Amino acid sequence: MRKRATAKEVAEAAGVSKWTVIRAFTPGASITEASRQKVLQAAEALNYSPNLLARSLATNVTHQVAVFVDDFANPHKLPVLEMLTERLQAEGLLTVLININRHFDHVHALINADQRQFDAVILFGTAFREETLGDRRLGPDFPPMFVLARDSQIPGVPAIACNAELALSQVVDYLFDKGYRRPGFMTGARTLSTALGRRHHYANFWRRKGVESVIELNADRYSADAGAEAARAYLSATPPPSRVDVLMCENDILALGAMDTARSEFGCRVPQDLAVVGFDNIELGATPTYGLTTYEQPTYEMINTIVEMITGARAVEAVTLPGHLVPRLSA
Amino acid sequence: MRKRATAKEVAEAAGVSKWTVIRAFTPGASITEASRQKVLQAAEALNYSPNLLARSLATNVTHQVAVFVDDFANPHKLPVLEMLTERLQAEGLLTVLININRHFDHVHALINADQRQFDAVILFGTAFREETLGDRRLGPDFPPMFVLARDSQIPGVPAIACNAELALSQVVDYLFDKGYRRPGFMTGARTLSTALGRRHHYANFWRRKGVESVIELNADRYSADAGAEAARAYLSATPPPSRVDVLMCENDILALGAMDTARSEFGCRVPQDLAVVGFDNIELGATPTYGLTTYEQPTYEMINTIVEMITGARAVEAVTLPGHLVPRLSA
DNA sequence: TTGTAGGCGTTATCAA
DNA sequence: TTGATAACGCCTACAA
Repeated sequence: MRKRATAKEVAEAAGVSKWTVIRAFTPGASITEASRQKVLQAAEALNYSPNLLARSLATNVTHQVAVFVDDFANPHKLPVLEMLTERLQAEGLLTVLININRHFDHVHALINADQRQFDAVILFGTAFREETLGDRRLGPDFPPMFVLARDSQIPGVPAIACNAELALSQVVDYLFDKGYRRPGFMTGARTLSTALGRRHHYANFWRRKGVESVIELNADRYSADAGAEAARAYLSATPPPSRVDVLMCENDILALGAMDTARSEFGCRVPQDLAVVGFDNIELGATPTYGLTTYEQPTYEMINTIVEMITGARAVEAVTLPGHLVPRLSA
Repeated sequence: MRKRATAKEVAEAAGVSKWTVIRAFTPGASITEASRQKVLQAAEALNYSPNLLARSLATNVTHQVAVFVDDFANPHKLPVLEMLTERLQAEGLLTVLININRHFDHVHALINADQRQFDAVILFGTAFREETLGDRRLGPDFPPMFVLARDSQIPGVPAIACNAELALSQVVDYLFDKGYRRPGFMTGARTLSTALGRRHHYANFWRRKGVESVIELNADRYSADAGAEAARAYLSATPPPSRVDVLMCENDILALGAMDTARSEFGCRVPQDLAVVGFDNIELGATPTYGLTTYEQPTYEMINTIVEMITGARAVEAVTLPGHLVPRLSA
């Protein structure tokens, strides 16, 4: 197994010192065009390119960003990952996708991110409580962290997210104008602060409209299955006259599951018997089958904001951005 | 900004040499329990952990695997990515997710993977023609490459995929037994060899059943939208009596789009007027709304096979694995 | 078991 | 502009 050519080898082949080779590969270094060409030719012949590992060790910059994800059931993650990787790559940054699960938890992943000297860590839709760290400290040498599409409970770790208060006020205004008066809300994971936040704002704005009670349904995770199950439990326990007239779900995938069950198992017409609202605007919600009314987060703006913070083009601070309502037929 | 503690600093604090520190962090190194404890205490106090970058430079092993993806429209990618990252992480390998697009092509990504010394490169659902490399060589020092869930056109790069011939024979047997006789096939991207392969086998097995003609529809990419559009074009150009009675789509997301359009825009009952079959078995296909008959690839086995090859637990060679038919109501 | 040299391939800095 | 010395933090190999 032949090894990669090194700057030293190229130097010998080109008859210069290895530092001249380095300069030929350093944009804006002072080197004559003659030496530069000599080096580039030798490099080409030896198939040389700089070893980024060694460079990172010397510069303390890896150009790698870790992205933590702990929920792969929501199809919405995929287009966001696409945008995120593309935007990062445009800045010369690669994405290390880290699957947070019970075998590989946040602490484990954070230590790893530290040891590998990632330039930044993005908690995408994930968050952990500070206590989880135990007595382990995240030193000042630690990669900067950001929370994407969630609020942050960790002091010093800014969240870049959709403005939930604005979002839910828009949703409730819309629903109220449409004439709905008996609202329900389905959460995915009961403990998540984002869930609590959305539910809280939802209930709050209904209250301002004079509607005091919001029925709460709980799915235990974020998937169509879980949404279906939660809807089934509610609908089979509640006779039609006392049912909610509009069900907002914490995200689209729950909403699709709920809508499926309501229609096929309980014969509900949507939106006449039960209106449904989601959150995220996933592709399948737009199909004529579902026609899901939903709320779209400003995904690109959020990603762009984080990337600018990572590259230093922008001050690091928590930011919430406005999204927009996507009205369709389901509500 | 304080820097990370180094082995040398820990050594001074513990009153040993830095090599002893290294040994304390090397499983199976010869070191007395006493020194070991001394070192670990000092390390704890200084919040030390080995710098993986430096280790990689010295050992030529990064424990990072690049995964190339060029199609984020198919929701099926997500559960596969979940499994893949989990399985890799279980082996101590991190996943670098690389978005192949027109701003960042295969060659670019491969050079990068080489420079960063990734332990392996997985082409997930992506492939490129060897000519794309131009005169650039992939030296023997280059990270081993694997093609996942696709066939490989590159000599020396093994494909680990579902057995397409078996899959389509099972599908056609099933459809024939159900009484269908006028088959259609919808491809996503016309140029892809996988598409050609599936279509080829599909047509082939129908021929063996005595059905000579398979109508071909073409979507220009893999998304519900594209599937809907292709279906729309076909259905509006073809009066009911001359339409196919069963439409197999190259993957589920196309199938869902096609089914939506057939039902809502052309009033087709599925499967009575038009039966639909997909490929992948994505979560939403299982909902009562779609009830999509589909074919499930042996995802876990494929992933496991690749990971074993990467870790050296298994000989490197092309492998095709059997999947299984998932019959539902749509066909 | 422990300490010592030398090397991994780059970058930073200074001298020529 | 170019060459040289030192450093990045670790590992391998060898000697004590």
